[in-house]
Amino acid sequence: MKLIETPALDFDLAMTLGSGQVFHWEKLGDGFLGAMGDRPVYVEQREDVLKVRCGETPQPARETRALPRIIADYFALDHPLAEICASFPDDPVMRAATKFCRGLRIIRQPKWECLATFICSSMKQVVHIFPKADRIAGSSEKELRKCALGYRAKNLLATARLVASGDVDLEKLAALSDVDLCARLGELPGVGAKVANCVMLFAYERLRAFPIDVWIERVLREKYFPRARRLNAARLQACTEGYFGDHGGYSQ
DNA sequence: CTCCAGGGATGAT
DNA sequence: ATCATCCATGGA
Repeated sequence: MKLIETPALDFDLAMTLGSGQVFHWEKLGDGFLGAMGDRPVYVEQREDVLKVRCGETPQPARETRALPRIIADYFALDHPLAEICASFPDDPVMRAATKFCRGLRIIRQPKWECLATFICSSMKQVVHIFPKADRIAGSSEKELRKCALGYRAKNLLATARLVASGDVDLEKLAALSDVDLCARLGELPGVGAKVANCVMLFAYERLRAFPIDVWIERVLREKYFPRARRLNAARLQACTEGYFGDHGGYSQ
């Protein structure tokens, strides 16, 4: 168990982990218990420093980066937060939100983990370290339903099999444009516009991606399009992407 | 007990 | 194209 300290400027760990972009971190003592990839981690923040205890990965030596680098990468400490916030549209809602969310970063999640958890995203808080796609793929719908996945079991299983078989290569999709990536993700069972945008934002670093869930939709309609009737989901998506721009995901 | 939760797929207008 | 319904499960 390695203990390290690493600087983390302009970062709020609790805000970041509590923002709904990632599900498996649990509050423990003064910090959080979770995992970065398949590496178990406990992390707590002391002002501008992260104190991190890392366990080993099950299959050692595949990871060649140094620990501080892994941490900085996972929490996206290199994102130029001040610049990003300065690029937001200047309106009352965004000013309030930006102030409230200071230090919130869009982290870099492993692709399969992010995809799988957002397919299951109406099931909160059950997952710790998510099984690999091939473990899910080798399962059965019946076994998955025992995990209280409900009807989502079918979608998770079908998507896991596409990923585990190599029919879909999540890593290679990173080379695609935003539009193409969204389309390809949308072909996966259980992945519609909302989940596709979450995965784009949280696992493919597409900071324009703007996931619209029911709550965000309510906020948008109330604060930005108060009297707009005839504004369907696709239309709303287009409007927001235009308005919030290159860092739409951070705005969201 | 009733309601509904951070959606998506499907079949009906 | 756009809309309504169903889908399991669990917590408030």
